[in-house]
Amino acid sequence: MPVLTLPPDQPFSLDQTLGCGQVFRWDRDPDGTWWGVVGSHGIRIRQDNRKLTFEGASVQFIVEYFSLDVDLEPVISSIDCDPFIHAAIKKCQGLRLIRQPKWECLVSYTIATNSNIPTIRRRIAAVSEKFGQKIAFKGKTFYAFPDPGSISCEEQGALSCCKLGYREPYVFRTACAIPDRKIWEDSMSALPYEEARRELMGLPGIGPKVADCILLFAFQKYEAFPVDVWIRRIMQQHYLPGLGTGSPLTGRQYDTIRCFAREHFGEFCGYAQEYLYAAREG
DNA sequence: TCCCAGGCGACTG
DNA sequence: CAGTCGCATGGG
Repeated sequence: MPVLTLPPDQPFSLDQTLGCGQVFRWDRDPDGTWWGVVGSHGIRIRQDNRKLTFEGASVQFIVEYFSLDVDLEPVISSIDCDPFIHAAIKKCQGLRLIRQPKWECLVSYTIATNSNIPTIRRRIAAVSEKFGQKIAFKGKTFYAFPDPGSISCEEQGALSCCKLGYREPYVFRTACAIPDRKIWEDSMSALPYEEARRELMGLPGIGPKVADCILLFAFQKYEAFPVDVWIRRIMQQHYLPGLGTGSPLTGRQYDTIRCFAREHFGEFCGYAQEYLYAAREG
């Protein structure tokens, strides 16, 4: 069984990283072992202090997926610029942003709108079971997340069993708009943040918030700062009290928060966002 | 039963 | 343009 020993100067918490809500396809055993599916891999992994023990993927795959090649200390130092974020960082020590599969991340956050995390997890599992390839691993059954063609080649109604609600046509139309996953991923990866953002927002069901999630979680655009209802609440209470706590977030308010965060936390404000989100109350 | 959730697009003024 | 509202679904 492959073992990876983390250097003492590289903070990492498997529980924080997999449990903070950035990914939806991992489950934790009571004994601390995590089971998940990434791409075509079923993976089992656990952490004992500085030691990671895993099966189902290579060392290189694990290092890249969990961003263990990122020197986290300078990133944390750069965002650690006020008492509130400081407390969040302390509470969630070892949290790293995962490098998520891009197409799966796009669909996941498209069907996450106006939903809670248990519901999102159920929807993604349903899409995978319906359209994805079966993976047998250690006596368990997983399903790979389907490529766009596996969805667009079906009738649109095939998605209805996944209970995506009004998001169903968004997923189907986006799958049709991206005939080749790899070509799309490579061309998007080549774009800078603002351009990639405009590109994503041209797809159905992808607005500012979903685009920022995809850019942060799948394209490593650390200057992205997704603003959901939780982040909005935190930013209003602790950073922008003048914004007013009125109901739905307008586009202008979104940009105010996003630009403030970019200025205040700096080029890795996306990391700050994830610590704030993970440390949220409720 | 009600309000809420990792919001968006269509529709107004 | 900027603000308002309907939306499917499930959790608490």
